[in-house]
Amino acid sequence: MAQRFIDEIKRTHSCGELTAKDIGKTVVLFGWVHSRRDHGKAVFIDLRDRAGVTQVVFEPRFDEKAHELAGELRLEYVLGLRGVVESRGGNVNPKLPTGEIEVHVSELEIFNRSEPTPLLVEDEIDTDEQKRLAFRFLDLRRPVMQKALITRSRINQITREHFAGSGFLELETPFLVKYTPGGARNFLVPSRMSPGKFYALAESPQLFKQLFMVAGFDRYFQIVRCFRDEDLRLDRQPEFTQIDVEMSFVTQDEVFTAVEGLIAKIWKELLGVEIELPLQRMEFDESMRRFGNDKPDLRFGLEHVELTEVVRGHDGGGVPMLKEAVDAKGIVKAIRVPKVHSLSRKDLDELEKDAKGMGAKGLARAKIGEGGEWTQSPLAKSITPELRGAINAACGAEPGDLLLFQFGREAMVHAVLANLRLILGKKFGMIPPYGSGGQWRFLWVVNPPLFEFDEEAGTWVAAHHAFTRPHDEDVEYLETDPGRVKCYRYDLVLNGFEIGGGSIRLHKPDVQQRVFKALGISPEEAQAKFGFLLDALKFGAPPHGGIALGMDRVAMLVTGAASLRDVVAFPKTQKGTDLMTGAPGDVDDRQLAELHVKRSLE
RNA sequence: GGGGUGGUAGUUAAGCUGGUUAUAACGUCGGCCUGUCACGCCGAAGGGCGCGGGUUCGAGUCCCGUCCACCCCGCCA
Repeated sequence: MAQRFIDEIKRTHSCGELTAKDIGKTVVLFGWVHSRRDHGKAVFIDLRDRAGVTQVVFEPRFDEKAHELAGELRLEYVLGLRGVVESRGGNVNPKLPTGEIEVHVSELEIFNRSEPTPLLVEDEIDTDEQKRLAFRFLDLRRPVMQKALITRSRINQITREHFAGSGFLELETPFLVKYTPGGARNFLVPSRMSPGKFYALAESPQLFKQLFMVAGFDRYFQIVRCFRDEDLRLDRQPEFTQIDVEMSFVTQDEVFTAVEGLIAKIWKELLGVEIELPLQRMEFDESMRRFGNDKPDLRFGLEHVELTEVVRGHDGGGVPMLKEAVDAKGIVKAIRVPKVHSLSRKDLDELEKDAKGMGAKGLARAKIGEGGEWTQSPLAKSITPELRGAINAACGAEPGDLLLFQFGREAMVHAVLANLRLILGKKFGMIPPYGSGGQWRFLWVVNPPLFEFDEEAGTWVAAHHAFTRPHDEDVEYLETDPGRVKCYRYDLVLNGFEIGGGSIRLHKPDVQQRVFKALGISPEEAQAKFGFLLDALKFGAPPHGGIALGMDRVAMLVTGAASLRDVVAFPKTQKGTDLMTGAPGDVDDRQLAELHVKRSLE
């Protein structure tokens, strides 16, 4: 049997589009009850769909049956209705785009009723995230979430327009791949047809997109899901989406240009913001020196001050801890907190606790006195006036300022001070709020070292993937001084988030062999692990390079979302579970037997 | 693996230094209401405080353990 609405009466408008120009029209709206105001003889309902909210009114004089039924309406009931668009006269609601009009309802159908919802479908409700995730289908009804996902959809569309419009092919790569070592932990998928063997879920299409270049496709892009079995953060989900790009016969600058064009379009269309191109660039070394990491948030200062040479020049300046640090090839750095930002003893104790949580031994500090002397400092007694003066000068310290020090292993000092800088920036309110203008600080971080020294293993390891092209002028140091070799690797950073990264690839087999050698990887081992790519390089691989953008992170920043979870329709919790479906879940023994897998849990 | 924050009616929260029947708002239920848009008014139901131990005459309130969520370090580009 045909139902009156849907089958016979079709929707004419969304709930977000009716304005004064539609007055007099008979319209059909479908949507959810967003709120109700029942005055007995007049019932006002705000009807919501993804386009917006429209006030509809039920009165006996419009239709008695509809008015009677309207008394039963509750939040989140799903309705179909027909009525006439009328002016609100003197009762305009300026908060709504549709606030000039209302619909006087002559016919109503309740498609479905709703139990009281476990969370309110409203933007400003600060609901426990546990509940939001468990009832994600309701959470996703909230207008902010709908806007976020609509924005995300637009980013995908703009990406396709941008790349397809400049000669890129959208090609797909497999998710079920062979495990290759290095990088992130992979999710593993047991093979039914190959007993005892496993696929890995691709952590990125990296090797495949390079093979596309070898195959001659020249310019490739893909909006692709990637999988990494690593711990989650607010900007990390185990499955996430990359805008993956690879190009042949290009320089680093040409890769940048392709990406910058996309970034500019996204910001222009979705935020109305003109991004000035080309984007700022910074050497990796400079980023480490000034900010202690390779993804600096440039929206505020509190930069690190490098003091290692100063301290060494004074041979520790009478402070045993400083002397030990520089003698052991450690570094010394400080952050100057200007006088205007006061930190209580309690604040400092908390900061010290944070620092210790990140591997610091403590948090030495010094308050600068009127004559440049140090107070409230464990270093004050032993330090020589000469070193103290030199440090003050290096930091540009004024009376009333506070210096916070770290010294010791370089990696530790950087990690601690980089995080301390962020903590202080937030604490002092130095980070501009979303939407305040001038807050989009993009940055290319370029030319990092090809290798980093693994102190535990006592060997050089690839800082990135092992197919990154070293700078030509550094190739001669591959064997003699690996730490000095820089490479064509680049990260795109926005406001402290890494939103993209890539490299120009090594396409020459001989240099590749030398890189493997420097990494202590034998030819046999290399062949076993990356054989198919090495083979490919032998058969006329073009020079190529590319980048991958973290699409979810871009969406998060564009929408001003507080977490990646707010731009992912169905995200995982920090433990990687799905509170709505219960994934990961149990499977029965027969399924496992078929896969030749046994549980080792009790 | 480690550090931190939180878990109280359907929802969001309050509950100070442990003390009679655990508060409020929204929602829900019943009644009234023709201009509301945080509608209003009258009335009602609804939880025993994540879970398990313990201390105590007495525990949301203190202690221990545990689970879950979130933030961070490690890990991850």
